[in-house]
Order: sequence, then C-alpha cells, then structure tokens
Amino acid sequence: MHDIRAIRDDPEGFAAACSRRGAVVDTAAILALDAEWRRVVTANQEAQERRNALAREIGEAKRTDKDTADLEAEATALKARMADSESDAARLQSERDGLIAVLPNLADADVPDGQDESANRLHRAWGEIPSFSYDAQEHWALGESLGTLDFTRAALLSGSRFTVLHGAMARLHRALASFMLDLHTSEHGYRETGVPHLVLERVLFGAGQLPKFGEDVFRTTTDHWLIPTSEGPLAALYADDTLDGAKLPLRLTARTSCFRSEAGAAGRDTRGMLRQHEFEKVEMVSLTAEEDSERELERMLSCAEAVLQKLELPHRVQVLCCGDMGFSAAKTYDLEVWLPGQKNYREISSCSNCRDFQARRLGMRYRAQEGRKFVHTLNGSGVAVGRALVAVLENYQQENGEVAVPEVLRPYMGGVEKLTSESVL
RNA sequence: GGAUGGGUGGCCGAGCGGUUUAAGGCACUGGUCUUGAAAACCAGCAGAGGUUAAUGCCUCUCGCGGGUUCGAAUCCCGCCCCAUCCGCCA
Repeated sequence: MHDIRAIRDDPEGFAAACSRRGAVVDTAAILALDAEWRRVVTANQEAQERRNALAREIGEAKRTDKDTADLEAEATALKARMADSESDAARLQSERDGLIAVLPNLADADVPDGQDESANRLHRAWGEIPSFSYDAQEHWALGESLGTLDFTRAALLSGSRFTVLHGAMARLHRALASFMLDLHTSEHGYRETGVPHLVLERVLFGAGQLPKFGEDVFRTTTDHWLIPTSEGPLAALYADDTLDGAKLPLRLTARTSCFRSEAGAAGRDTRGMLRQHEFEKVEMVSLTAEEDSERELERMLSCAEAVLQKLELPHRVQVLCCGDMGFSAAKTYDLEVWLPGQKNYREISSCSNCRDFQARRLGMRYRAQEGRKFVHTLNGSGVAVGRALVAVLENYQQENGEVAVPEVLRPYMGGVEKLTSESVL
C-alpha cells in the first residue's frame, strides 16, 4: 500500500514509477477523491466540535436548572445534517483507497526495466552443469519407474496437479523439509513457526495477494482462504503491532503446505509435480528496520542458496526485472535450479524485499529512536520442497533409474542411500 | 454448539449517563540533589487522522460494529476474543 502523501507530494513522479512497473495509475482521480474527502472530513470535524461544545453547555445549564431547549434543538439539527456527510466521507475514503490498493509496489532503482523474464539479469551462478553419458530422464519418468511417484492415484483422489508419494520417496520429501528447517533455525538464525493454513482475508490483503489476485487462491465456505504461501501468515503475525526496534530483525521460518488454483496455467507443466495445486514450501520471512532491509535481502538470498549448495544442486540467481516481479516486491532475486531432465533452469526460490509496502497494509510498525516507523518485510522460499525433490531426482539420477540420496539428507533417511524400485501394491 | 464471568493506555487498575480534557499506581524518559548510584522530589509519558508557514488547534479511538441520547467507557442490540464448566472431537 502506498502512502497517500507520496502521491499528493509528487503525482507525476509517482505515476512514472508506477508505469515502470507496468501499472497505469490515474493520479488525478485519486487526488480528486482525496481532496473531496479532506474537505468533507474537515467540515465534519468542525460540526462535531460544535456538537461537543453544545453537549457541554447543556450539561452545565442543566446543573443550574437553566432552559436548554434551544441548545438541544441546535444539536439535534446539527446531528441530522452530519449523517449524510459522514457516509460521504467513508465512501470517498474507501474509493480513494480502493484505487491505491491495486497498485503494485514501486521498484528499487537497481531493478532492471523490462516487461517479462527476458529482461531479467543474471546475478550469479553456482555449480557445474552435469553431463550425463545417457539421456537424462525427467523426474516424473524416474519417479514412475521407481513406483514411488504416483500421479495415477493422485488423479483418482484429487484430479490433476496432485501427487502421491510412496515409501522412500515420501521420506525423502520429508527429509528435504526437515533439512531446510534445521539449516535455517540452527545456522541462519530463523525461528521456526507453525502457522495456520487457513487465514482471514486481511492476511492475504496485507501480503498483497488480495484484492487483485483472488482467483489464484482457494477460498473455503467459511470465508477462510487457503494460504498460497506461508509468507502471508508469517508477515502478518505482528499486524497492528508496534515492535521494539531493538528486537529487529525478526527472522521467521515455517514449513507449510501451499495451495494455488493455478488459474491461467492451463497446459503449463502438466506432467509431473512441478506445478501443483498443493505443495510444500519452507518459507523465510524477515522483519527489519528500514535501513536494514537491503542488506537483509542479500543475506536471505544466501540462506536460500545455502540449501542448494549443501544439496550440491547447480543453480543461478536472477534479478527480476520490473515486469516480472510480484505485486508487493520492490526487488526480487529468483533462485533457479538446474534440471538435467528438462535441460533447463527452473525457479525454486524467490527472495523479495517488500520494504514498507506490506507493513502499511498490515499496520505493522516499530519504535525507532526517531519515532514510529513501518517495518520492512522480506520473504523468500528456503526453498520449495516439491521442486527440491524434483531437482534431487533429476540431478542424482543414475543410468539404471535409481537415485542417490544427497549426503546431507542421509541422516534423515534412516540409512537409505539410494532410492530403488519399490513395488507399492 | 450450550451456560456463566470477563475484555479500560506499555502493564496493573478505578470509573458504570454530563467538572473523565480516562483517577491512582507500576514501568519508562528527562531534570534537581549526589563523587557515583539508589532513594526522594519535580516534570514528561498513547496512537491514527484533519488543519496550520509554525507554536498550536481540532476530530476519532475504553475488544469490534450498530443503536438510544443534546451528551455513552458507562444504557440497548449484534459480533469477536479470553477464562471456566458442559457437549463434541484429533
């Protein structure tokens, strides 16, 4: 959410910054609503001031047994006149804020211009792209021949875009999540947090998923929303609060399921478990003072990269261009892992600095020496568990179709060092 | 889901139609005193918004939303949350 004062102070500059994000903003309409709202609010406050004075006068007059009929008549008339303009004020404010709420965060200066992923900028790369003496298989082929990635039964239970994991494959998936949480909590200073998967509308509004992207999110019959990522509940954990600035940064991590309707993704990644309606993700969220968020973004990126490095998975980091960033982000790094079967890099993590954009929507502040300020929020996958499983399968595959277990995951696998064919039935 | 009792500033806590512009205490901050500290004393101490060149002035906020009234922390209605008991349940 943008500060209305930023628009009042420099409408042209604000509009230009929006258009860099590919958003069209009618600042004249916003400012017209704002001016009218301020006019009505000021008039109302003056009327209220008079009403308060009258009530005091009446109180004093009654104590001395004076006649109050005239004063009461004036107060009654004033009250009747105010009713309409009060609802006008509420309507004007909500119209104004409605126009602002759909505007994306503005991009940092060092974010490249551009409309889509072709304008993203390579930041760095890590690891050798492996060469295989045979045609490397995709994860779904490996999983199906092992018998432990089961898309048939998943479709039976839930339709398309779901996966059933059997035996050692399920354990490897769990091992990945445990490994990531252990790494972030014991080495990166994040506090593990268990959060609900069903949240109220305001949580998704605060994160920026609503009001614009409601069709991507599942909603229950009880007006709860299924989280598309734990970024929302983690970032909103201290909504409406004023945090002690000395206790920042606050670093939180959670493993949750994530639910996405994937509206508009028809035909993309239909094979395998790359794009699911339900998947697990380990998320990192940091709340920082405003002067620390840039440094925190670099740190968070390193924490996500550490996961892939310890798993020895080759990857690269891209700086997303203005047009490829999510709604709430001011700057985003995407972490892309190499998939030998796909012969392509695929996103496995996205680390963003949202600056004060989400905190304004959430009313989340901190006390600094200079006064109260909005906290800066950052979020990053650390990393997507399902896609990490895909990456392990494709990178650790062997010619006979078996898959080695990465060294760091072996303590979590009860002695299992490779995935072999399992007969499930 | 049912019953009862509660929700007042950072915390405790009074108030239960009109000198409450929310008493008092604790905590916190500054000052006086002191070699320093403690104590004591003095002062300050919520947030959001409007308005102003500015000092200021004003409005709103006693869980949330309505209502009654000239006037609501206080009365009425609805909802939320907390506690306890019952029911149900992993």
